[in-house]
Amino acid sequence: MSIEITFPDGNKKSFDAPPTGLEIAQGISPGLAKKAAVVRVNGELWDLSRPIDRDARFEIVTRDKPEALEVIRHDAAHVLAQAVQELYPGTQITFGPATDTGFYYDFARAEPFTEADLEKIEARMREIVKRDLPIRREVWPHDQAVAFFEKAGEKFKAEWIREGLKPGEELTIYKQGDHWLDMCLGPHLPSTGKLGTAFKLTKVGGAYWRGDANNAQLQRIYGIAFATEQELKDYLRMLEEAEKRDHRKLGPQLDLFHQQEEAVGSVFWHAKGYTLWRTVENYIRRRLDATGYVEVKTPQLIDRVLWEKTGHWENYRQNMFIAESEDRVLAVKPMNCPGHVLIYKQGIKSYRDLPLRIAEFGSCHRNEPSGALHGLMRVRAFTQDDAHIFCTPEQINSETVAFCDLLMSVYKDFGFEDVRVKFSDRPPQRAGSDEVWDKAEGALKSAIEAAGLPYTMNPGEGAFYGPKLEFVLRDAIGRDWQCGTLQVDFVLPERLEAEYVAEDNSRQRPVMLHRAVLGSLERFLGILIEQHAGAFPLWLSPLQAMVAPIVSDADGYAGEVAEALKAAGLRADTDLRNEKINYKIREHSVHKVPVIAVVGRKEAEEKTVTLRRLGSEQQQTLPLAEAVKVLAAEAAPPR
RNA sequence: GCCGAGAUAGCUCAGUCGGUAGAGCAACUGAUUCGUAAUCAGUAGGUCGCAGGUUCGAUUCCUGUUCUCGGCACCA
Repeated sequence: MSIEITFPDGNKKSFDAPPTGLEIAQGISPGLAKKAAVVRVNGELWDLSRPIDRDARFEIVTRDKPEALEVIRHDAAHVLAQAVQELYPGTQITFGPATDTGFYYDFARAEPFTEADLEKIEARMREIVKRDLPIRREVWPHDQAVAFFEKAGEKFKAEWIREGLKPGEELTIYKQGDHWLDMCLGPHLPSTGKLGTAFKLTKVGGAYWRGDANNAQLQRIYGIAFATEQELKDYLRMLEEAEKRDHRKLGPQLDLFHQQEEAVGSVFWHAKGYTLWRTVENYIRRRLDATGYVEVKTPQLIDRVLWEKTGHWENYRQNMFIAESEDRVLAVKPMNCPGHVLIYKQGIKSYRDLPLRIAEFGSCHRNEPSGALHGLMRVRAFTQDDAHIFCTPEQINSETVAFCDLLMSVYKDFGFEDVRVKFSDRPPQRAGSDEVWDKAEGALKSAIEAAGLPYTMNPGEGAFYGPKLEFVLRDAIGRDWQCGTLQVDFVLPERLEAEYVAEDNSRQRPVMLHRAVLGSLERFLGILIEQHAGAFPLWLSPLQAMVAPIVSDADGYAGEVAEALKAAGLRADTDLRNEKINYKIREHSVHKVPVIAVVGRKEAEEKTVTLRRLGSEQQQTLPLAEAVKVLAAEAAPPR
């Protein structure tokens, strides 16, 4: 039988017997064969050593390609598993995929792995790489695989095959050397030596079998892996950089906020941090004022009866804070929507009133699981830049487009240009009929298309009352943060019986769009701190200019300068301490003050100031009036 | 919530094989008036997370607990 191979450039070659990818590569050039990681056969990634038993489109995937990197990482997971089983006999293997930066593998073992174990395991991995064990693919029948893993004491693997695969189905086994194997879809590199050395084990953690908290707890070992040493180094440097920017460190260091045991999951905002907060809040308020929103404030405590109507009592009771008073059970509001519906329902609404955009800087409380709390990023008390747009079904499109415009422009003002959109559709547990969901998903889909933003699907991740768009922004060092959201809700207006009078005098249900740009103020400020590493742009900086005299003779003039800056709307202060100018410069630089205005005898005489910007050693001497004008213009918040 | 690790001065950390703790920085006081990233000297600061237990004696050993950190699960 003859096999015809078609190369990407259209050339064809015939073989008498099924050739392997490696043989074809060698036929082209030994150098190429060396660089090859896997091959693409009719669009599918195959092992280099797998005989190609059919006519096929064929392409060699070299080590430097993204698809190859995933194979490298997956190989690393298998080498990790082998190393662990060699070092710790009796440990059961489960699964270990590639991740965005490396790999992990989940193990079942009574003893916990320690940090010290990681070093040993990593050393053994390097040894296995050095052994350069051939990796071979085999196809096994279902029952043979079950029998094998059961005999080997691999209960998790056996269970997976028994319950996850059909009896007739063949499955693939990858052998690493003669003594170790794992069930795997592949593909893999031809031998462990091809993995290279650019990997590192990073942490141990818990994980649940099949990702379900009701199942056995496994131990997950994480690693990072790259195609080259340089990429590994770069990534480690990025991690270091991220650690330096950690808002949980910078927050207290820069005197922005702190957290403590007596108010777990809540934030004590200090004067500087709250200045940052107000700057952000006021900016958003101006943007909302300019785009047709009204701002309201709703009660913190609302009777459980309301939450029963909305469905929150049923769905989220265990995460709500409860208060009791005079035989009433009240819930601290976990969200603002019902309150906004109650405001909407005051008075009869006409179609002429729609769309009605009700906004609130809504303070909410949710009793998040203790293990979920994380600095400002996940708290129990937070404030959303929330709004609900009550509109007709026809208005969903235009409102979505307007919201996307607003959101993108706000993100840009904060220095985020790279924004991705995810579309989350119906979750397994939900309110409302399939018909309503069809309608809501359809409306949202056509709306986001009208907005012209590309999006990816996030199946089953919608809210219980409706599908949602999630807006994810990428920060300065490449991390992603979900912030904004837009959710279509046909359910809540129904449950709380909101209505409007249509043109034909009939009573209709409005659609409710839940939307937030920043998400939670707390979280967004945390992201801002990390984005800027605490060195905020001038308009956001809590303290914008520090006036530092060189000699005490200039103290009086320093006061004048600070007053002039404050009169122009800048946040300025003086540092009149009897310290050397070097000391003051250092201290205010460490505290990330964007502008230090130095005044000495010369400036006091000439009525000038010498400005020094954070991150630059350059000095600029300007007449006071001009300096004030320049700084005031620069410090103005975006409109 | 689950698995694992941790908690010593405001911060970063050292230390005590059981005999109530130490450094640097910060703070405070004094001297220094010095032109762009740390002036010098001195002082003060800790029921060693909290509660029990063992012990003549516990910051140290044991138990429980709270919180933090790393994962997982959760995230209206």
